[in-house]
Amino acid sequence: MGKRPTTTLHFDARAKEMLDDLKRAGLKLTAQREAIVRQFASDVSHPTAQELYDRLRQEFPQMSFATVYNTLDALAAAGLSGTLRLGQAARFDPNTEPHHHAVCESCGEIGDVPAPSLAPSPAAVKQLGRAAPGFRVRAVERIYRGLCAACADNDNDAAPHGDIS
Amino acid sequence: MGKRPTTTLHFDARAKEMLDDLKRAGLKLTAQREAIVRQFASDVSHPTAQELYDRLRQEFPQMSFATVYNTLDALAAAGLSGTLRLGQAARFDPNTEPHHHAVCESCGEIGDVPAPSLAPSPAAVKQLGRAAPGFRVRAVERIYRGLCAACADNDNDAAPHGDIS
DNA sequence: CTTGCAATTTAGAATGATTCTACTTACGTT
DNA sequence: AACGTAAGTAGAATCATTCTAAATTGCAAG
Repeated sequence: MGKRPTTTLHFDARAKEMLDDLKRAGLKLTAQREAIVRQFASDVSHPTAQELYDRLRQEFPQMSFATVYNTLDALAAAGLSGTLRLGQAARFDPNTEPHHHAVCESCGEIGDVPAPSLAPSPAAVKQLGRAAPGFRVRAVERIYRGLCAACADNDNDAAPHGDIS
Repeated sequence: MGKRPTTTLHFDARAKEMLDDLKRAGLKLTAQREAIVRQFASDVSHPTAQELYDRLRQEFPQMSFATVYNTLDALAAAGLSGTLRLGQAARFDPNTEPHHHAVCESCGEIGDVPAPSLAPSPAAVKQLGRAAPGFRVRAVERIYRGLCAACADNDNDAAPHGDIS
């Protein structure tokens, strides 16, 4: 009943990195943090704290909600997690590569869209300069809103050649 | 003690438009809605529901919080208000022209950045196509993160020529 | 102009997200 | 092994939002 080869057999490398980085940042290595980081490190679904907690609770029934928040805060402070605000609940993102997000307006699915950089383009800086003179841009975040492939297909099925009434 | 010439003397034209649009959408014209719309229509500060409520309560102590939400929902449904998610609380935006937002990471100020359109650029579509094939983009929302002019100035004052230690 | 009803408002309860508190536990150093 | 302190725990507190049931009212019809 020790390590169980359930989901990620090979002990996710990214999780190890994160734990090392936390340690390097002067934080203590605890069983809870290890569990949270393992659960989070390769999660592509942009989970909420609640979602992570629910999954974790199955393995560690004694884990506190506050610990999940504290650990996610620590990860964010260490630059190991990003935060997404789309609804009331914050969503966490272990992807530290520069990227944007695509949100399906039908099913809510959130996808990562890799970007070479979040630095503002010259054109963007120009436009900003007109609207907010003196504003010093650090990064530009984008949200692509639309329909994911699956939902777009459903739409087509429902109305293959325009509206049928 | 009827109409008081306090803030907006001339009975904001945008407010009238909004009320007309609500009526046109089949909604009833109530005193509360008029009050809320007047308060909201030309508000450039991206207020939260709480902030609007607090201001409205001074004039209309009997107004319910739920009414503020209901009215903002109605405005949003009618396309007369946008919603911004930057923190836990939703922020409402009466500006219906296509625009992005610039957020100061120091003081939290939010500015509008007019844009010709929210339609995705060909380059963006291409990038998206690689990351999420089949995704049908409708609009691209941008958040410029950085320092507003005032906060950038303060930074300069604090460390005029690099760090002094 | 009155009547009636459905839409709206209201106060407060309920729900969900997040933070805080006071106390206990245990990591990592000596 | 002992200690100091960071971290964990349960649960209360707080903020944002939605819901509910009852009272009110805009406005369409007569």
